Amino acid sequence: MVLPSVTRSPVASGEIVFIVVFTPAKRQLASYFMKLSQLIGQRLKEAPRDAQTISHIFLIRGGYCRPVSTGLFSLLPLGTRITAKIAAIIREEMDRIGGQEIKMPVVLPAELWQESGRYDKVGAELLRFKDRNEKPMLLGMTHEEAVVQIARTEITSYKQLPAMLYQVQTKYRDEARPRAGLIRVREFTMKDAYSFHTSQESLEEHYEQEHEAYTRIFKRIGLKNCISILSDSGMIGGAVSHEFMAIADCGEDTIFVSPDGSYKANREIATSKLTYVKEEPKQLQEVHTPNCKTIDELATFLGIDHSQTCKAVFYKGQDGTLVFTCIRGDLEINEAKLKKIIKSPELEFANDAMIEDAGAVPGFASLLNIKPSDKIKIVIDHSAAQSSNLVVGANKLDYHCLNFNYARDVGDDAKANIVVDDIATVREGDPCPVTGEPLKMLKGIEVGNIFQLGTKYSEPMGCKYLDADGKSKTMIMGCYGIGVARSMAAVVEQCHDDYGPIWPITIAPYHVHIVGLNHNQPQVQEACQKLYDDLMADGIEVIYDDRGEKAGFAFADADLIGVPFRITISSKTLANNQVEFKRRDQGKDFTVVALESIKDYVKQAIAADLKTLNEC
RNA sequence: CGGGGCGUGGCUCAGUCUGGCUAGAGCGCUGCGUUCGGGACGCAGAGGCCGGAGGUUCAAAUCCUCUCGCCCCGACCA
Repeated sequence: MVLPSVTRSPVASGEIVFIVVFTPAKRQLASYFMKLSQLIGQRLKEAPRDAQTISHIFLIRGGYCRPVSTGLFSLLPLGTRITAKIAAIIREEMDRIGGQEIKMPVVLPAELWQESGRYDKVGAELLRFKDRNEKPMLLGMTHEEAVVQIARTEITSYKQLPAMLYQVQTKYRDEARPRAGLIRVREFTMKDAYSFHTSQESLEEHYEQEHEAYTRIFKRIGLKNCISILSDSGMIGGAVSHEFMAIADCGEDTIFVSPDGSYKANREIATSKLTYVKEEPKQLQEVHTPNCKTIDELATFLGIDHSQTCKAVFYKGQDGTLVFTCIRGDLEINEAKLKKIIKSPELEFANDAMIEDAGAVPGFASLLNIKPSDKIKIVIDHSAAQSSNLVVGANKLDYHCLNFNYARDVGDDAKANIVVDDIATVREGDPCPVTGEPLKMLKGIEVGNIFQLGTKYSEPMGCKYLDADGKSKTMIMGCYGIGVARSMAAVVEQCHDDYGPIWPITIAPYHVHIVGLNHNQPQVQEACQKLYDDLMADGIEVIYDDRGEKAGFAFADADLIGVPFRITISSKTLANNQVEFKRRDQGKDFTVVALESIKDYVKQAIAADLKTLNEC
C-alpha cells in the first residue's frame, strides 16, 4: 500500500519549498491501486437526497466519503488521501514552530476529567460510558486533561519550557445536530496542539507563531478566503482567542467585518459604535396601550419607530435567578455577551410567574418601580441607558410610559444594582467600532481556532514546574485546533465548479489524471501506460482512467475527482504524436502537447502550482 | 429538546390519498453485440420479505397504533 510521506527540500537562502508526495513504496502494487478501474468509491450521477450543501454533494458524488450514521462518515480512498495531505501540511507547519507530535487515547477515564472539573460542567455532548469493570469512561472531545497529565509528569523544569505538543487524533462530540456532511459531524479528526509556558509573554509570543502557522496552513491547503477573527473566549475572563473562518455561504458562524478589514469579529462578540438619540428629557407620561404586548404592536399603535421604544427581556440564569435585561426596541439581545456578563453558561427565557414575582408585568415591563433584590440581576444595554425619551412599559396592564430616561427615571439605589453594558447583537450596516464604516456580514466555516488558555487546566490539575528561583510554579497554556476533514469540505465550498471539486495541487488526491480514449487500441494503452509509469517513476501521483469508457463518461468522472491536471490520450491525437493537456480550473479548454514533451510539461505545471501555494 | 420533511434493489424516484394481478422505472452492476471526444444503444441477467413491531381485513408497500432511522430549520456547540 502507498503511504503518505513528506519530503522537504534543503533550505536554501531562507527559502523553503515543501512538497507533499505519496511515495510509491512498491511500484507494482502502487500502479495497481492508481488505476481508475480499481479505485474503490463509485462516482454518482445523482446526489443522494440527504446532501444539501455543495461540499456534501460533491464529496458523496465523487466517492470521497460515505455516511455511516448521523454525523458519522467513512472516508474512502480519495477522501483519505486528501485528508492525509492536509494533515501532512499541518504537521510540517507544527514542526516548523517547534511542535512535537504525540498521540493520546480517544477513550479517557472520567476521573481525569473530574480533576479539571470539566466532567460535570460539560453537557450531553460528552459521551460517557462504563467499561466492563463499571469504571466511568468518556470519549475525548478535546485533550487538555490528557496533555496536562503528560506535561505535569514529563515537564519538570523551566529549562524544558516553552514546549508545544500536538496530535492528529479522533475526537468525538455527541453533537445535538450534525449537519452539512463533513462540516459538522460527531466523530472527526482534529489536529490539536497545546503549548506550555512560564509567562504570559511567552504564551503570547507562541500564540503569534501559531497564528502565522495557521495562516500558512490554510493558504497552503488552498483556501482562497480564510480570515482570522476575534472570537468568544467563553467563560474565561481576559483570555484571547481567534477563529480561522473559511468564508462560505453554508458556514454556521456569522462574522462582521469592516470594509477595510481592520475589524473582524464573530457575531457572538461583535460590537458596533451605535449613536443614540439625545434630546431634552420630556415629562414621563402614562399612555393607554391596549393589547400592545410586543414592540411591533406598540410601535404600530403609537405610530413611532421601533428605535424609540425600549424592550425588556427576561431570562432565567443558571442558578435560577431572574435576569432582567433592557435594550432599545429595534435591537436584539446577544445572549453570548449576556452570559459572559452574568457569568452563567446557561440561559433560558423566564416564565411569566418569575417576571411577576419581580414586580414587573409581562408585556408591559420596564425598570419603572422595580425594587432591587438579590434574586434579580439587571443588565441594561447602552442603547437603553443612553437614549432619550423612550417608550417603556408602565408595569401596569395595557399601559406604557412615554419619555423614559434612564439617568433621570431610575433611582440611585436601584442603579447600584444595575449593570450597564453592551448586550446588543450587531446588525449588518451598523457602524464599525474601529472605523465607523458600515459593518459587512459574512458566513464562515470555523476551520481552526487558537486560544490562550492561561491556567484553566494547569491550575486545578497541578501542572507545575520548578522555576529558576527554585519555586514551584503553574504552567501557562495555550491550545490550538484544526478540523482536518472539515478543512477538506471548506476547500470544496471555495474551490469547485458545476461539475465537481477543483482541488489545489497541494491536497489533490493525485497530481495528474490520465484519460485513455479509444482505449481498446493497443497504441493508446501503451502510450497511457508508458506516461503513467514515467510520471510515477518521478514521484508524480497519477490516476489513470484505464476503463475504456466513452469520452463524456470519463471526463465527467475526472471532473468529480477534481485532479488539477488532465492528460487525454486518444488514437486521434496519437496519430500526430500528441496528447491533450487540460487544467481542471480552466473549463473545457485544453492544450495540445507533443507526446515526447508532455512529461516535462506537466511536471513544470505541477511545480508552478506547488510553488504558488507553498510560498508564504 | 421544539418545529417540519422523508424511509420502496447500490443511487434517484413512481406506486400509498381511493387496500386487490407476479412490486415498477431510470441510473449503476454482470454477460454478449453494436457504438466511441462531454454521462450512447440493443438483447439477456443479478439484485427488493416496500425501515421495524403489532393490529384491522378474505386480502396491506397502501388503513390504524407504537417504535426505529435519516435529512432540514431552530435551541445547543471546549
